Amino acid sequence: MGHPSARMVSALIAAVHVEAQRDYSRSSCVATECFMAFEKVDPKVDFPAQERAVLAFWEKTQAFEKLRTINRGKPKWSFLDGPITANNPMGVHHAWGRTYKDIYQRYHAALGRELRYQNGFDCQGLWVEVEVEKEHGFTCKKDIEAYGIGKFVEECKARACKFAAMQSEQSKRLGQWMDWDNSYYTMSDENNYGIWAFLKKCHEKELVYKGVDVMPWCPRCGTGISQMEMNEGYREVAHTSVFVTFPLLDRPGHSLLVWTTTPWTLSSNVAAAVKPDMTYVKVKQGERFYYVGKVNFESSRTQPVQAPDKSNTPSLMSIQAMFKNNGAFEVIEELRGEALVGLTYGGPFDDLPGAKEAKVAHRVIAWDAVTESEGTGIVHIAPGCGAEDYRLGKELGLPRIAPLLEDGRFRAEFGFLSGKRFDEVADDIVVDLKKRGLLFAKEQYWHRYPHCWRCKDELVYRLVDEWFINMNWRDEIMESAKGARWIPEWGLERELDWLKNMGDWMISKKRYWGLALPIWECHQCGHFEIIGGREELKARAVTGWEKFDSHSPHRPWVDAVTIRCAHCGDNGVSRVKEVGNPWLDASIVPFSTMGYFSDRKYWEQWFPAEFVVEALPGQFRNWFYALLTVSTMMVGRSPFKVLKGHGLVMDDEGKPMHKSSGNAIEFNEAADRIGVDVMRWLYAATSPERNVLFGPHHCDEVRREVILPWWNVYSFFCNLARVDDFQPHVHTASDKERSLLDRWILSDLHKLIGVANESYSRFDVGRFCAEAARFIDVLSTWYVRRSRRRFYGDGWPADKRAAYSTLYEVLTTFNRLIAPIVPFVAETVYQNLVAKQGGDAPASVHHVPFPQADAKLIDETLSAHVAASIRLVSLARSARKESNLKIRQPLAELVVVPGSDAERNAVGLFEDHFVEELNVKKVTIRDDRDGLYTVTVSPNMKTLGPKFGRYLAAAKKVVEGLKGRDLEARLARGESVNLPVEGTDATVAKEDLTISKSYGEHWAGAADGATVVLIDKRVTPTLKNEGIARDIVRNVQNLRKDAGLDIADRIKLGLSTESEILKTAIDECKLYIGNETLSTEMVTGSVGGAVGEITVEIEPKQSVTITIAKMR
RNA sequence: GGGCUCAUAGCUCAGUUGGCUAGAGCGCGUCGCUGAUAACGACGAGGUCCGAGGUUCGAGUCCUCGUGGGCCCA
Repeated sequence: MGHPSARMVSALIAAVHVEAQRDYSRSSCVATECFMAFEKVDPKVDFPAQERAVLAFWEKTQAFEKLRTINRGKPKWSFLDGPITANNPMGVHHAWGRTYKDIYQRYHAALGRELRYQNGFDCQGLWVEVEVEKEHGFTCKKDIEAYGIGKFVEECKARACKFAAMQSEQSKRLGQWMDWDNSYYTMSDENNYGIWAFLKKCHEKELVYKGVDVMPWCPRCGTGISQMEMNEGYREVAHTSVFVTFPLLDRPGHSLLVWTTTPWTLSSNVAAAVKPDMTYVKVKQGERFYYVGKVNFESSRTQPVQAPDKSNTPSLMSIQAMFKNNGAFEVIEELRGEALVGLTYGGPFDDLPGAKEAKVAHRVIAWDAVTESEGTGIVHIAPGCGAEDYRLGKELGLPRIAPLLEDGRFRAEFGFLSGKRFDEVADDIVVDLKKRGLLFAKEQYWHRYPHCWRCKDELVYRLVDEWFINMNWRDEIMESAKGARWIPEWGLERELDWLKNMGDWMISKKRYWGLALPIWECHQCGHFEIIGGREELKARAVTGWEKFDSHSPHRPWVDAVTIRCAHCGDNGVSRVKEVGNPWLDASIVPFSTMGYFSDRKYWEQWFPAEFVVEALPGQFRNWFYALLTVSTMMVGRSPFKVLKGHGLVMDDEGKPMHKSSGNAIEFNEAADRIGVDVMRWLYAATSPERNVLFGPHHCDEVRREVILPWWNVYSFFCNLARVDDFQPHVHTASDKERSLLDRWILSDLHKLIGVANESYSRFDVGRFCAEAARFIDVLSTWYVRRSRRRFYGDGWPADKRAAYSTLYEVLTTFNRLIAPIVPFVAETVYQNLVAKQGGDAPASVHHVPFPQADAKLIDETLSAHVAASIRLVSLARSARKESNLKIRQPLAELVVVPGSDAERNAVGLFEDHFVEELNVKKVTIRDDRDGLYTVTVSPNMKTLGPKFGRYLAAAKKVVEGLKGRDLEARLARGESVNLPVEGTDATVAKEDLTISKSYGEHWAGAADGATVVLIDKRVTPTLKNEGIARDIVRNVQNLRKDAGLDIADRIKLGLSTESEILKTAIDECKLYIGNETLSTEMVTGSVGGAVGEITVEIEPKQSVTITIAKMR
């Protein structure tokens, strides 16, 4: 951890004061008057601390509000925020989507568009209820009702507000610029009444109906459990499973053999299912005949799961073995399932009054889902007690028996079972079946069974009344979906697939905290109405309005209002008790929050939204679906033009983050530790379609590869500019004064500007991030490194002006390109580089228009030349490495055999750079390879062996005789070459031969493709002395640095040595050493008042003692 | 069972409309450089681009069929 950059923080605070005093009404400030020196930049920064300073700066200067003022009245860009669930603090995973939201909003603001900046909070629903219940230790609905629904609902509201406030603060910390005082809350009256209007519209088209569904139900909590909740609650338990006989009515003595793990559902049996194309057997035992699936009958059976104490798991008997236990048996017939279809049978509990309805229906039906791998191959069907049974029953029009009350006890019509809980009747049923001769076998069966994730009670499937929206108009919704652009494109396909297959939308939930469904149902005649808004309710209210009047439209207050039945005139019609599906809450938003119900003109300006972006998993059937559905009903079109989806945030190891597995990272913790710019870049740079891994390692990588190099270039520039008193408006350069490198980096910059605009406007910021990272790298390791010295001289010669103004231009422009992604570091850089320099500079980098590329500055040829020179230098470094001579040792000559025209030109254009980078005296181009190197060829026996067999020895001889660059070139092109070996015409290719170049004893070389570079290895005495001088310089520089001297400080240098070799070298290179080390005076021996001293061995046994003193 | 999606170096990932001698970073090894850089650079090792077919002058890329992971639906 670095130290806080106190200097930078105080600079920002100073900027806050300057900014606060600035009078915007008279902003024409003359450059020279306002000019201030650049702040010194500490290369070591505490980024989180710096970010907090930037936040304070924005707050003080009202930077966000100012941006809105700047863009007010300009063309609009409408963003629609998908509400975040206001139920917990944010985790880092929330930051991905929110980063995108902020990035694209900032970009469009920088293009001069007016935005709404409205954030949303999702407030209503079971998740909030659960948390409030936990706080109170409630375990079931009765607890809530005893506590008081009113108080409970108020607490839910309060919880949503509390976390909305916390999330707002966290989002600010993330850098999101939003109109935080104007966030929408799905629990608002406006939003709830909006849904009322939507539902009324559905009702006018006769799409709302009361239906039944079978759903997982927790008897203790008295509520249905959603699929997602159910997934969390599977546990491994043992149940009594039974094999039961269903006697066939028209074949006395014949029975179906049926199996179930939930004996209580036998009470509600309606049918028995077989698979028509499966093979069944008829088994004779004594005087009785049984039908059972052939494979089921023969196969051995195993427990799906083991008991926690494994030895306690009874093994399962095959069905065949069960017969064997009962005595002799015989398989007398094989038949296909379809032969059984249509037969009628006597149900197991036909005598119970509750099962009356089923009695007439018992028959064998066909069902493809029946399997050979489980049970008997004949499946007991109880449409009132199982999800699949229900669907099948619905399809075939079977009766549905619902035996259980809300608390899981049998209804009164179920005789000896009445009043008992479903999970305590297994033994009673076994006894009863046995008594009546219907029980064939029973066993303990271990399996995974759903439990309530809150109270751990076993769940049952229960038939419940719910409210639905008929989706027979799905084609219209599909048309709406097609009207939008989906990123990724397959999103549309996925959504259409969902729309095609979805069932009717169940919009009710038997809970407390949520949208009060505006359905008033008459208990006298069954007529129901949907109220479309508050005014309508007021007009229709018969009683209870006073009790409700001052409250939000929530339970329990709205429940007090009764209306008169329009059908039968009853005056006591009250609201149904259910609350609404929370996705309704989130999907009316394009209407409620954009003023559809209150200010239609405003709404028309902002609808549909240009852009929405949310996490992909789940939303196809949640928010995306609900949005499309509601909007299609309201106005017949999609509420967004572009939808972008992104993946999930995983931990460092690629595992999903869960609070329970302890790998979730809290947002605050991450922001404090790594800073949000790093986080934002990480998210922005990731391919949205795949999941991103978030962890220390990946964050470090971003900081090290992107943020730090950028910061280093910036601090390099600033600290020099400060010393030199660089003034951007004064020290300018004409195009002609710019060097090749200047023109190249500007060209590259403008290409990047093009990429930036393209990527941002296509919502593909990841592509820009990749290019931007490459640009930072090339700027830092090539442009700056190669241009360094141009900044060091005195005065303001043209080349220095060119270097300064070019780098200034690059820094300030690039800074604007990345500002939407890393708003904090960009602001810091901008404040120092631009805002402080006065002129008409906007107060914040986020007020500056986004750069646009200037095609005139783009020079592709130049780029190719630079690329070629980079390649040549890299190759030459490789050659230097071959030479075993360190780069500080100057060498006489670099020879280049260019592989392309670009390389040939590059040598001419950038000779100086080659000389400096490689520390050679000159660069020579050679086209003729003769005499530069020889090629030797040796055979690869491993591959030649199989090719030449017994001629191998001869082949080897031929190969060793081969030589020449011609062969090398042909093989390099991928050609195969015929070897003149008698008795065979096999050919050889590259992999068959080892080809090595040798460059002669004075030369070190390296080659790549057609390009060859060579370096003269001979060190003459003059070169040797220069090498020594350079070593000394380096040591002096280190000493200066260690002594804490400033770059520009002049010194007095003392060099003391006994070595003749060193003495000579120092003597010869005195001028060089003095210049490089800013020594105004050089003495032999030590200097007085030394601030640094060191003795170093420059060559083996040749030491020098260096002392330095600061001048003046 | 159906739909979508992914599979490239030990790890994390790029690879645009088919033109590739398949790249980067991390990690590893060696060397070098350093008055912008608590850094950096060069070099090296490391790949049957999941498999099998096909289209094509040419396939990591397009098509078909598999295998394995993820998500969703049933």
